[in-house]
Amino acid sequence: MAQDDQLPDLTPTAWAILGFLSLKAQSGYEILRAAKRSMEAFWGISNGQLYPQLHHLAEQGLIRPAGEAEGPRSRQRWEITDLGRSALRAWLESLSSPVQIRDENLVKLFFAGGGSPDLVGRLLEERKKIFSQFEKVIDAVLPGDRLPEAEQAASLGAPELLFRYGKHFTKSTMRWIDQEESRMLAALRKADEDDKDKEDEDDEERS
Amino acid sequence: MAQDDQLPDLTPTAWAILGFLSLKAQSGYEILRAAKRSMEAFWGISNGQLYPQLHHLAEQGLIRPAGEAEGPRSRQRWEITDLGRSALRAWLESLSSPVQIRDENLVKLFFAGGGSPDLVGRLLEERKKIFSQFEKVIDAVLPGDRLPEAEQAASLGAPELLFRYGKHFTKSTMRWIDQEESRMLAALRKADEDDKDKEDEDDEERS
DNA sequence: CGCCTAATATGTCTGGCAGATACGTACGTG
DNA sequence: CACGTACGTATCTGCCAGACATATTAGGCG
Repeated sequence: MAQDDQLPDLTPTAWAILGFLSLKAQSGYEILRAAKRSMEAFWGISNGQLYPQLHHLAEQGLIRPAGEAEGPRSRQRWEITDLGRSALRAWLESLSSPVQIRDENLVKLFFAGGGSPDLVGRLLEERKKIFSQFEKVIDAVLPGDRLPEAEQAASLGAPELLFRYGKHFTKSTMRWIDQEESRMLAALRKADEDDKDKEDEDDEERS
Repeated sequence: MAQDDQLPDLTPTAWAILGFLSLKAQSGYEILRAAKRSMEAFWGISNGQLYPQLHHLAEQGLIRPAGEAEGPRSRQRWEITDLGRSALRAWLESLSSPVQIRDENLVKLFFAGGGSPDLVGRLLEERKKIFSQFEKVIDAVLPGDRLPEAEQAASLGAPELLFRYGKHFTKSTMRWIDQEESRMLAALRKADEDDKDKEDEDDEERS
């Protein structure tokens, strides 16, 4: 990618928030819901980050309040400024931070080597559950290709791309789990045969 | 997975540290290197976390100093206690936290929809670079299947499993990128044809 | 109509965590 | 012997998620 046109020093989360405001003026809560729906799987936004970052973006002049706390509840809508829009464009061209993964299940698999094959099997089962859950999150992204078309129009093209990546990713992981399970079964079968070779015959029926 | 046998409330990072000490008694620095070599891609351990967590684990009685700050430099070796070993076993059976991903490149792809197809193309190129880098990290895990055999013996089985997952994961992502690039090319070709249909003929050579 | 619950909406607080920085020791090489 | 590099422990700053704290309001129900 290209270089920083002295783009403001924001956190990726702040850029994402700015991105959502570039689609349409909206409140923090709406951003939260949109982020949860569309990109929770690859970049979570928590309210603990959202509200401080909104004020920070406003301080930088990248967004501004749209109307004074209108609406029924005390909700505050925000809109992106021209400055914000050009900063966002510059960010899109800048280098991305490396992908980070935190996968406790894999850590366990790493240390399960010394334990029983049973344990590894249970961990692979858990992994299957984790990723079928993950897939549900992905599927919720386009809950039938029919969002309220106002929002639909605003964010076309790329969301489908993310959706396809999510599907690709989960399917691929599921495939890997199956492979590892077969590999384990094969190893166990082989160990069994070796046992039989050694014992030659001993008992032929058990439980 | 099973339930918590009232296992101590530690962070996954602390459990990972305990895991490394279950393989062999070693110093913080050695853990750091081992973690970097073997599981950096899926669970990073930073020195900012390591040293406080070591002392925390010692307070809980899960590890203890092995000898008094021996060695040439002021390095302190640690060893796991019986309590630590049984806690570790319980952790391996406990539920894992969901997989977390932080992928700024994907966030950009999400918002690049409104921009030019060029931008999307550049982001996919960047993604390719990110994952070929990622693959290098993975390949460094087993730098030729010949580690100093003392360490080798201690952690057999599972590291290879992680290695295979890493390879599977990167290859799968690369494949997705290629698919998206072809998809884009196809869409552009189609748009070109549509243009030609509309203009029918206009100019046939341009810069 | 009044009660309750759930969704809306904005915020704060705590603690996990990475990366930078600091400090100091030992080793190899020119 | 000077310098750079690897070893080794530790702290500080800021990002971040998740829990918690408050209001407000819409809708269901008796």
